[in-house]
Order: sequence, then C-alpha cells, then structure tokens
Amino acid sequence: MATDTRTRILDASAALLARQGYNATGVKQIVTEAKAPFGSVYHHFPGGKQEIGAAAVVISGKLYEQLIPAVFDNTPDLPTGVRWFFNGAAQHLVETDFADACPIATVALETASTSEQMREACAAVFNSWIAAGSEMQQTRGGLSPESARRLTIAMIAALEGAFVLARAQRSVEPLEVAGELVAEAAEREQSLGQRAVSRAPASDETSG
Amino acid sequence: MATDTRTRILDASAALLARQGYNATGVKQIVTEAKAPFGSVYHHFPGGKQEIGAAAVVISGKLYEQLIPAVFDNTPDLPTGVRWFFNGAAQHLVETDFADACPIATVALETASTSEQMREACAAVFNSWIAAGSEMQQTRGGLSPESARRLTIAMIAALEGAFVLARAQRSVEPLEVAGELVAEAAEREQSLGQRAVSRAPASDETSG
DNA sequence: GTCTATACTTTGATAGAC
DNA sequence: GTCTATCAAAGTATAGAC
Repeated sequence: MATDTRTRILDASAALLARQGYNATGVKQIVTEAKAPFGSVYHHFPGGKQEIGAAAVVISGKLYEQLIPAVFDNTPDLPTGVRWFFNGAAQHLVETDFADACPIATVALETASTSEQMREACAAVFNSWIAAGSEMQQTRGGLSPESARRLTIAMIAALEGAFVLARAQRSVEPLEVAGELVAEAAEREQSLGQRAVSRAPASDETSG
Repeated sequence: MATDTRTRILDASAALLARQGYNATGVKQIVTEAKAPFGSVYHHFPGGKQEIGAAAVVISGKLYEQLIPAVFDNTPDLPTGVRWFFNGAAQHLVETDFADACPIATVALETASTSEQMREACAAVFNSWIAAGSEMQQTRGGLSPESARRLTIAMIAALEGAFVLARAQRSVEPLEVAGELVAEAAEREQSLGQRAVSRAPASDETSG
C-alpha cells in the first residue's frame, strides 16, 4: 500500500521547507513533489499554506528529536555525547553540501513575526527538543532539572547559530568551536552534578 | 540635501531584509518604502534583487559591527562585556516585540543554498564580525589570536542561535542562558590569557 | 474525495517616452 | 537619470465537473 495523499503532501512539504524555507516554497511545488493533484491540498488542509507548513514543521521536529536519544544513549558520558552530536551535524552538513542543517530554523526566523500559527508550531518543536534534552541530561549526566534545562537550551542555541555561520561560510569551523564550548560546559556541569548527587541524594524537597 | 535615490533604496532594503528576510521582501515594496520610482532600481542596480540584497546586507553588517566596540570599549573586563552584549540584545528584542534580532541571519539561511552572490555577502559580513571581535578580545582580554577567534565565533554562534529560539518562543530566556555560557567561557579564557601574558610578554616570535 | 481548470494577485524584470 | 506602462511567470486560493 502506497502512502496516502495527505502523508505525501506533508513529507514533501517537510523536505522542501527544510531546504528552501517557508517563503521560497510554493504550494504548486509541494503538490508536484508529492505527486498529488492541486485541489487535494485544500481538501486536506483547508487552512492553506500555513496549515501545511505548521503540520510539516511538527513532523520534521519529531524526526529530528529522535537524534537526541540516538546519539546520547550510546555515549560514555555527557561531554562526549555533545561532541558526537556536533561532529555528526558537521559531517551531515558536508555530505549534503551545506544544505541540510536544522529543518525548521529558516522557517522559524521567516515566520516569527508574520504568522502566529507558524511561530507557535516552531516554538512547540523547540520546546519538545528542550524537554527531551533536559530529561536526557538529568538521566545520563546527573544534572539538576534547572541545570539540565539551561545546558540543553545553550546546546541547541549554539548548534543553531553555528549552522547559520557554517552554511554562509561553507565551513564546519563554527560547529567545531561551538561544540567544544558546550562540551566543556557539560564537563563542568556533570562533575558538579555528580558531586552534588553523591553528597545529597535529593537536595530539593527536603522540607516537604 | 536629501539622501539620493540609491542610498534610500539601500537603506529601505536593509530595513526590510532585516525584518522580513529575503524572499518575503519584494522589489516593489522596496521602491515604495524608499519613495523611489520603480525603474530607478534597475538603473542603479542592474543585477536586480540579488545585487540590492547583497549591498544591503553589507550595509547592515557594518552598522551592526559597530556594536562591538560600542559595548566592549566601556566594559571593565571581557566577561562583563559579554553579559552586556547579550543583555542589550535581549532588551532590544523585547522593545521591538521580538522583531529586530540579527539583521542578516534570516537572509543568510534563506540564500545559503540558492544564491551564491547573497551567500558570499553574508559570509563576508560574518567574517568582518569575527575579525573585529577577535581583535577586541586580544586587546581587552589578553587572549591569543587563536583563542580570541574561537571565543568570538562561539559568541556570535550562541547569539545567533539564541535569537532563533527567542523569536520563536517570544522569550529572552535563550539569550540569558547562552550569554551566561559564553561569559563563563570568557572568564576562563581571560584568566588563562592574562596569566600567560604576565609570564611571557611575547610568546610568539621569540626566535625572530 | 479526486482532480482540472481557472480566477485573481503579485512577482522580478524590461521597454521606451521624457 | 526619472518615471510609467507593461510583460511573462509564479504566487495562493477557489469553483465545479466527475
């Protein structure tokens, strides 16, 4: 059984938005790529381009989120995982001739001030990444919820910004530098966290 | 004397590209905003939209670059300057309702794989920022050229990525977290650099 | 539900009068 | 060098046959 029309439209949209951004991707291009009749778009997505875009962003976000456990579940420690993460991103960037970086960053910047529906979809994706990364860093790094959240946000921000520089300069240097910055921060946080854990099993809620 | 047509076109383009990105900004919108006749665009910029965009990006880049000395020339030390820099960016973001972040990041992502002319213009701007930041950090922080370059790239990357998250989430939290990460890295680098300086006035060219 | 044809707008760009 | 008129193509969205 082949995938249905709706799924093909979303998959094609996710791929096009990731590579071209929101404004450069036309509905006509989407249906051509999805091998779908034009009218089907507005049958499955009455909200038009914005509704397609928002749904496609969420799909890309869920796929990309799987990279977090895929990388960090096999790492000996947190800083090593961070280095793997940035190295893997750099390698993928080179393999795709600096085309495939973050699937939603371009869309997020384009639509942040022009489409509330798209902005909220992108924000939801970033929040899910932060939640997934924070939980991973608490489990694998022994970090407190607050430290894990902060380190995760810093990691995502450093990665996103390094992507911007790397694609413009066609160089992985920004990814190497940003990755090392975050990895060293992870080293300090992890040693602090593990020390805290070995001293006091639960520093919070001692009075509750 | 009022500004001439060419200058008005470039100023209007720089403002529109910063807020809307490249693909959302039309040539017709530019001439309307610049109060210029439509045909003038192709008289002054035979290369069309790409030539206007490339020139406007360079102008925005030079303006934004002035923020580096404006902030760091008055700071007591490097880490404080880093915190001022991120705090100022956060404040400006809130004041503009999360519209004005980096004037070229959106354009850079949009055009990195579709217009070599635009990509090179953005890359040139980023390189000029890295050069200016590196020189500042060598002068004010006592960092080696290599350390200064790496810390500057990390600072710009962290700022750019924090902008992406902040605009999508309409929150300055990413700027606070990313800024603190870079500031703490600057603290370590500066103490290392100044120690090296006080031990050996000129570690390089000792044999020349 | 599927698919075609089309309406209407806007795009980047050009020609040519002045 | 200024400005208007216009082009061909692409944009999103809709109507309506099947």
